[in-house]
Amino acid sequence: MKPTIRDVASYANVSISTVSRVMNAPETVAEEKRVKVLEAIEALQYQPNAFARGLIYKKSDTLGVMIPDIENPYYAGLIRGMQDAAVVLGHSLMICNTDRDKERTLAYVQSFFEKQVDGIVFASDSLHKEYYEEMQRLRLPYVLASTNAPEYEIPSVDIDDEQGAYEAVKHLIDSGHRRIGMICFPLDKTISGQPRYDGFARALREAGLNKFVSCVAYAEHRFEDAYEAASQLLARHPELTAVFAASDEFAMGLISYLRDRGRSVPEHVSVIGFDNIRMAHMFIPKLTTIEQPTYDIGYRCVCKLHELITTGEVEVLREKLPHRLIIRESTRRR
Amino acid sequence: MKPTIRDVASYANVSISTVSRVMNAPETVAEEKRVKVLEAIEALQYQPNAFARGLIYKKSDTLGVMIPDIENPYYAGLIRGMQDAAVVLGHSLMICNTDRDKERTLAYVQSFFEKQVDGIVFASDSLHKEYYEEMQRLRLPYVLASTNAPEYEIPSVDIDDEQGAYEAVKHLIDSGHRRIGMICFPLDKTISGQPRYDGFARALREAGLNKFVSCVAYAEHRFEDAYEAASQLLARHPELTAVFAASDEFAMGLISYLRDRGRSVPEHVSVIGFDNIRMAHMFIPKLTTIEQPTYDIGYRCVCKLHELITTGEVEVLREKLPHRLIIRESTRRR
DNA sequence: AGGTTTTCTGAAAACCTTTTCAAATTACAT
DNA sequence: ATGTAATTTGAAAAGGTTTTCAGAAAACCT
Repeated sequence: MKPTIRDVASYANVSISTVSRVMNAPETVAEEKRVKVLEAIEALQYQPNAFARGLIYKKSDTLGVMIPDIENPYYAGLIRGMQDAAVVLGHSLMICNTDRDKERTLAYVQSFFEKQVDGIVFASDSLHKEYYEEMQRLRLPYVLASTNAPEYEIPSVDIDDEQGAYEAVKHLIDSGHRRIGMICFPLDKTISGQPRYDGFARALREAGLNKFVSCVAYAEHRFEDAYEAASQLLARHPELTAVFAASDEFAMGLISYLRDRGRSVPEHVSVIGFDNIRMAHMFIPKLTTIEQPTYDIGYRCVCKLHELITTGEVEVLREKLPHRLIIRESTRRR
Repeated sequence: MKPTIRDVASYANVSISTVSRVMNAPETVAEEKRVKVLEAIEALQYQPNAFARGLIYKKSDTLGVMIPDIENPYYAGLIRGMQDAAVVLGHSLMICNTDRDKERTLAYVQSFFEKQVDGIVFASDSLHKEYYEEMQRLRLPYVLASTNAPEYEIPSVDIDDEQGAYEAVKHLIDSGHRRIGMICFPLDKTISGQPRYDGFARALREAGLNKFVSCVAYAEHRFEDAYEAASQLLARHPELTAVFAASDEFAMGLISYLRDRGRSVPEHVSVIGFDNIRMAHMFIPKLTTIEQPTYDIGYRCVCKLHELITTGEVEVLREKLPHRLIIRESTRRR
């Protein structure tokens, strides 16, 4: 049986209060007893029971994390950043994979609540009304990572997607391209959908390329969807010399499609992605893309959640981190 | 303040014992009171406190998971499998990223222990002596995923790496290749190191290709290491027509190197990988590889840990799951 | 030495549940 | 109606810790 504070106390011939004090406020106990207790702890390999402490402190030092699709490499950096922040702030992370399924997400929230997590971070997925209402009901602190909620006052950290998309397309235009298409997320995706399309359209309009704002094909999240979308886009608009893919995975699907049709990148078509996932520089050709600071987003959003938990509020509600254009091999001057 | 069982009891005009019974053994309480209690629970949105229950049941229904490198896509499938198994068995997962750092790993073990996890799964990383001893000391149940411990009696689930590697190289030989090299993990990696090399060597010897068993370059885990290793291997052995890469990421590093040297795959050199990570079929060329059933490994190892926790032992100690050769585009007949 | 602070210590309450045990109530049999 | 068995209920203990409070011991001052 695991030793308890009682065992330590009797081993050291003191009361349990003294043992507790040695661990939580050592300066208040006399030198002599303190070393006896320390010895007893060492001898018995005592470790305090987290349930008992949780009962008193009413917190678990654990944070719940909702990941929409753990297989998507985009989340790797995010998780790593969260981990590191969690370590320095003394939290543990409980990660779960929602598959973007509402019921499943709600079930996890429920489970997190019962396990008394101190807070939750929702990554990437839109904050659906159901989620919002459930979180209100449970009164659990939470933040949004890599997404935000325009309609509610929820702390979030992400990038300026509209501006990022704008810069991506601007890069294409500055490189001499005029006939530009896009592979886009469904517009109801709060973050990756509408804003990235808006950035695309703004860059085109600014350059007087209005007729191309409708050169868009839609894909859900995965490589295969993008491959399919690419086939539709190129069938409708064979004249395109450049395409903005709303994610690196889309870019890879697109490039694979082009390759299968005997057209090469960047010789025939320039492709720019979004995210800069790790694979972006391993792919052939290496992907030109907009880098999201995923590590920092993860790191910051855990800090923010911590802030929310400890102080009850956050300094800045919607935090935007800087993105960056990375020029590699999948785009070229025309 | 969160409602407690007391609040429910007084709301329903019964004792707390009755409320508890309604939740844990409803058939023992009279219909009439039962509905009153249920109404009270609903009205107050009561949820039992996991700390208090943990104190009594001495378990948290939480499993700790050690992942060496969360950014490595290999682990994505593994985690997904674990998640799914955890859900059906009523567990939650606490995932952490060890960076293969011993101190960090030990610190996490410590933290898991304090949080009273019911068991731990170590993924992939070798079970170092320090880990083994610490786990003995803490007397926590644990299993190994995608690795095993030849020297200790620890439950594990993985594949037959030696045989997988053998089949990979056999495929190269059967396709007419004779001059075959390998990019290998350091041999002290219990699983990905020595056994995959042994499979490589066995296939070569069996085909009378003894002189090539030393055509090996070593890389740590990442793409960049493999790129570097490729340059060494090809510098020493420019005559190679095929290479067995001990992981898909190695294969990608190797192919990138070849591409940068103007040699293409599979036209000039055939490359076979190992793992079948998701990226393997997105890469250009699509990777021929040995598929590891990562999802199943994850799933099974959580089941196994559950078995170990509940019964105190496991049916089969070292479980091997089937692998499979997947032929795609990175290899061709010679 | 006597009184007053200060330092140190232990008993007990609190945190929230489950479960045992005994008491109270009901149902049943004669 | 009476005794017995079965059902239902609540009081209290247990689980392991932190913390308050009061008392004991030590230190200080005059």
